[in-house]
Amino acid sequence: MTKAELNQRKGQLTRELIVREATQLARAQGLDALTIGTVAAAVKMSKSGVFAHFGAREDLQLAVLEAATQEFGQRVFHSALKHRRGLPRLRAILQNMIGFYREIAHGCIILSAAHEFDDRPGAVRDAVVSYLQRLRSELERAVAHAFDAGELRADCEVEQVAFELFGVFLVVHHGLKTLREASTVERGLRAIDAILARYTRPTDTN
Amino acid sequence: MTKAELNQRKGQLTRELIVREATQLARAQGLDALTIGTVAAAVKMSKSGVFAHFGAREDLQLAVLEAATQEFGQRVFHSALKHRRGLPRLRAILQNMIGFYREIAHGCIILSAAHEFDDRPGAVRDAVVSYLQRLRSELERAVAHAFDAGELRADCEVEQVAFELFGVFLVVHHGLKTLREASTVERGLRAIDAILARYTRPTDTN
Amino acid sequence: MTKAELNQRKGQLTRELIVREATQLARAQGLDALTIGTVAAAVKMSKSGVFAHFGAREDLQLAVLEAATQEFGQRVFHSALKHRRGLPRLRAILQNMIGFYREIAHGCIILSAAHEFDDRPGAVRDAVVSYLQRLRSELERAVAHAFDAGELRADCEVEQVAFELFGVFLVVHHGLKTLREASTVERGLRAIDAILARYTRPTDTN
Amino acid sequence: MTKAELNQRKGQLTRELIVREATQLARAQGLDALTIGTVAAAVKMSKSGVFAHFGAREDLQLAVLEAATQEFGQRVFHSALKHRRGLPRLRAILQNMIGFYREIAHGCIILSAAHEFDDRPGAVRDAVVSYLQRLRSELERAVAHAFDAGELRADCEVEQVAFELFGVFLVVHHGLKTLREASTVERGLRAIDAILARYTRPTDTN
DNA sequence: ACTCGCGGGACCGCCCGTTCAT
DNA sequence: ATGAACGGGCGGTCCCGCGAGT
Repeated sequence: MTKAELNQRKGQLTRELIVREATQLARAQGLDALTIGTVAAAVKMSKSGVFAHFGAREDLQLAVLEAATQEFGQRVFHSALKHRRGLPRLRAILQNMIGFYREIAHGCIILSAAHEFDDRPGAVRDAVVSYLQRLRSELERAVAHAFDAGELRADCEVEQVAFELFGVFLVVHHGLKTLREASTVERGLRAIDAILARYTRPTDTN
Repeated sequence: MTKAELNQRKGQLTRELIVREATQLARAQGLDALTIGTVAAAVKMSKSGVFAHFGAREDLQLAVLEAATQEFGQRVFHSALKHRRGLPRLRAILQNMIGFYREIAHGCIILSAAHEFDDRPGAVRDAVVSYLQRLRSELERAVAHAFDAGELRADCEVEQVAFELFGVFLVVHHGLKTLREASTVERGLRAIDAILARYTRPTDTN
Repeated sequence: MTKAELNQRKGQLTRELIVREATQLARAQGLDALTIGTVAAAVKMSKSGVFAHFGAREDLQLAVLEAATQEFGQRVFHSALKHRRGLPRLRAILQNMIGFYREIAHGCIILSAAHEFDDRPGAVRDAVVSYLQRLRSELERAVAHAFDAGELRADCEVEQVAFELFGVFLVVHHGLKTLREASTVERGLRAIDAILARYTRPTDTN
Repeated sequence: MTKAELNQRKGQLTRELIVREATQLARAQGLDALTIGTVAAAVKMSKSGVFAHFGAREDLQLAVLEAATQEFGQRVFHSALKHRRGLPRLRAILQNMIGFYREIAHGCIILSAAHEFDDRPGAVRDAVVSYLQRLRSELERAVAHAFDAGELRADCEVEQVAFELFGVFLVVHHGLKTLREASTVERGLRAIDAILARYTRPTDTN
């Protein structure tokens, strides 16, 4: 029926609005500060109205987490696809990451959630880990492309390079969001250069 | 007076016991899972008994934070003093860090707190930032010693090296506590080698 | 909408029930013995159920205060409107006051609150003072009617007469509720007569 | 023993200090705001130190109540003894009352307690009632002296006069402490005049 | 099917009066 | 006269479920 469809459509929209607003909140205060009441107030609905869309607080958290992950993937990985496979795309990803971290108001929800939930087994932790692994494997893939293209030294290991680059993700986020040091962006870029310089073939110019 | 002294002593001991137990809890579930009731149950005291020792929940959190920082300093930096200044001590610090992270049951309280409180202004956040800065400046000092001893390349910048090494702290902790990947320790050690190799004088054997 | 209306109606009813019950409690033990828990027990609801209707303990107290004031106004002033303006109505008010004080179980909430809060600045004190001033100005109005009708001596001052009559309010309440002397009603009536006799025109018989 | 005596003496002094400080507090916030902790803080002692002097919070309240009553008796009744029995002394008492009420910082502890405890059976209420009755009988005595001296009309009843005068006590205190109207003192004096004028023999000049 | 208001129950940080050993 | 500890209670907030409306 048209009526039912319309209702569903409206519900969908409301749900998205809620997630959007909740994401803001989560960024500002962490995932487990996402109380039903707070979110309800933020979207100016009744608590039960919010609640009904998710069935449980945990599902709300999961929805926010997923939205945050999607945004990150979009801004950092997807938008780097326009660069050529290999080093260019890898560099783009790393720079996107720094740019993203610099722009977002408060902090990365996924990294925050990783700490908040790293010892609280449950659906949220599972999701966080899975998202982070996906993230890292995306990074590994980009490194692998460079390796396959012969842009990296033959003796280097793809996972190790990704591991070290991931460390830059973390230390940049830390410097920006926790320590709030202005030098962080600059240092992050130089750290990327240092790592890539070490692993690229000496003949390369890049 | 013996009496008064004994009483004070007893209070001190109890307080330490509480902090110790609370530290366990905080490691397992984060600093703001430290509720008075939970801690009281853990030490098998009444809530008011616990509360009386701190006066406010926040002070309990601060006490735990400080204790955790002290332990970290002890295990990672202080116990590296037995090595010669310069590269040996720097290596010891980095290895201690990895060893410490591998041993502690759940995770680093300071790093967790950094995320939990990075957007909640207040005494806790201030303390966290101050501790982290101290930690990083200790690291810089160790790098500086190596630099002053001529063990590092003349063109490298101390703060940048410390920044990159700090990234290893973060990614190792992340790998161990969030992702729980067995390869983390190995990769961490190799990352350290890679960074140091890049910055030490080519003539060095280290 | 019928639905929303019904729900709202139900909430309204519950709220009124709570206020009614709380009024009893406040009369018996004073306004600041109105704890959420006590009231909840009295109406056999959960604390949060009660709390939700008011948002803060202070608002509950204000609601009770207002209800008490309304009842007082109804019983003492409004029900005297059926008498002719001037002395008859004034006498009715004073007698209603005595009758009201004699009937209510424990005491006048407003007068109690006046003492409980006379040095605790805040919304409650403000409300109490405002209600008391309204009460006194009602009394003044009744006196003024008598004065305007020429029933009082030309040299008497309306505010002064009301002031003295208000003293009778207080001493009657005091005698009934604190001292619990049976003679209070009788003495109160005679005090009223004495005051009015002094201020009415000598030619009057009243 | 001298030592024991000294200790007792010292204890007595401390107790008095506590009562003095507690009286201030009680005047400002009412008798049942007298918590052990608050009083202890005010006299800069430990809670148990304060507690030990009274054995129960209620006894502290009783002590404060008695002290307040004594002071009232002193300032209002005793210091009126220097006037001649009869109307002069009675007037002195009434004026002392107004003066006392005007001077004390916050309000009369006894009157406050009367409201706070008028429906809480127990030692405090009993004491309050007893003190108030004593106060009123003192007032009656002063009226009786005037009556016996032939200064009052033969047809007036001593208790009734005292009752009405007591109403002035109440309304003056009310005007000063609750309503905080500057006109109160003036109106109180005029009310006294009005009452006495009505009851004194017409031949009297006073 | 979706949304809502009401209400419950658990728990929070905090503070109370009190006891006990010293 | 003290400090440690207790049990109980405070106001307040949480997440969640029920029942009823559109």
